[in-house]
Amino acid sequence: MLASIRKAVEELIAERGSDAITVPMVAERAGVNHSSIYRRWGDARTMINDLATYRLDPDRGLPDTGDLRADLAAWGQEMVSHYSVPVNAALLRGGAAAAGESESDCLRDRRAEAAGFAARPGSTFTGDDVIDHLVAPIIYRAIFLPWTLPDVDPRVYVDELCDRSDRSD
Amino acid sequence: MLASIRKAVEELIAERGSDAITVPMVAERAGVNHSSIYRRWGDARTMINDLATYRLDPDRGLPDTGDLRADLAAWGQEMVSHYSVPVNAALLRGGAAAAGESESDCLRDRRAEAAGFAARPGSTFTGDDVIDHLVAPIIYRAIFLPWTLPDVDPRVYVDELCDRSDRSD
DNA sequence: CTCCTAAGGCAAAGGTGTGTGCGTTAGTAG
DNA sequence: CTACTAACGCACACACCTTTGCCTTAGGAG
Repeated sequence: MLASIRKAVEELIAERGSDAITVPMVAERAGVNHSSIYRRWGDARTMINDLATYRLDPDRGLPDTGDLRADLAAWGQEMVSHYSVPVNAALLRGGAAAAGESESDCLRDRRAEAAGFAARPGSTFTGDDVIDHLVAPIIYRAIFLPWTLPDVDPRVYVDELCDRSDRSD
Repeated sequence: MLASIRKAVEELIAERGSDAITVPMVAERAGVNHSSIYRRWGDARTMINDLATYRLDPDRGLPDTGDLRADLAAWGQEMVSHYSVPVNAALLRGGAAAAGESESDCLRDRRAEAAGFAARPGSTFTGDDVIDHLVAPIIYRAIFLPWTLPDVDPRVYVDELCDRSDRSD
């Protein structure tokens, strides 16, 4: 039951994006009555956000081996792998559409984590530098060029982030 | 008439995003009958995309002074200025939501232009490098951190793009 | 075994967006 | 001045999503 609904939501998100989903659509594909879904979640957006445990867990712990470059690369690779799954990429696009003035966007956790890396000993960069040089290229590709994402090697970005002449004060 | 509709669409896009817009909404705010809108455009998405002369014109011509760095910086600054306007940023988010497998995304022109810069004499980078180091940070901020966009100085990105040790073969 | 509760299916009602036929008006050509 | 065309408003019909009341069923407690 719940499994069939989850499957239907995943399929529809991957097919049509997270915005073009309606409750009756999910209900029909899952083989359940739409009233069951309305009772359980109230509306489509709530349902999607609830079934979307796909988001990276903010409490998952970050790599910390003492090797800053390796840790950053592992962190980047985690993002690449995560958004290589079509459902997660579609969900990210939904988050992009909802982003705006407020900072309640789906990537706030990533920004905090970037700042955390920048605060480690041996860092020659700021949190914003991590965003610009490591997060942005990955997210950009995940949203607009998803088929190029598996080819990304975060280590290249990390090396460029660490080795760049630090003219930016 | 058309001006009032355009104004209504811009306001609503800035307020609620490009996805939560319906024809009756626009009609009421513009003080016109919804049937006029349906006749003119057919549906909301077509209307928005048509009124979106907001998109950077692909035929606008690119800066070409012979100074590659200056040209790239001017090109980047053009994007920054463009997406500093809330309506254009909201439209970009709408495009992000619609992006996916197909390459019919709203940034394809930008990708082609990036490749154009990479093909100029004196270039030490590829089109993808331009995307990763110049376009991605700007677009990322435009979508998720719009309030940081006016602080961006594309020249910093351009310098880092050109000066990086070209380990990426 | 009986009762109770939770969950789901069914069906009807209400609300909203969408689409279209018809009359009216404005602007223009003859 | 008249005739024609194009654009707009009005009103209605349609379709879809949303919500709710009622019934049936499944599972556990007494």
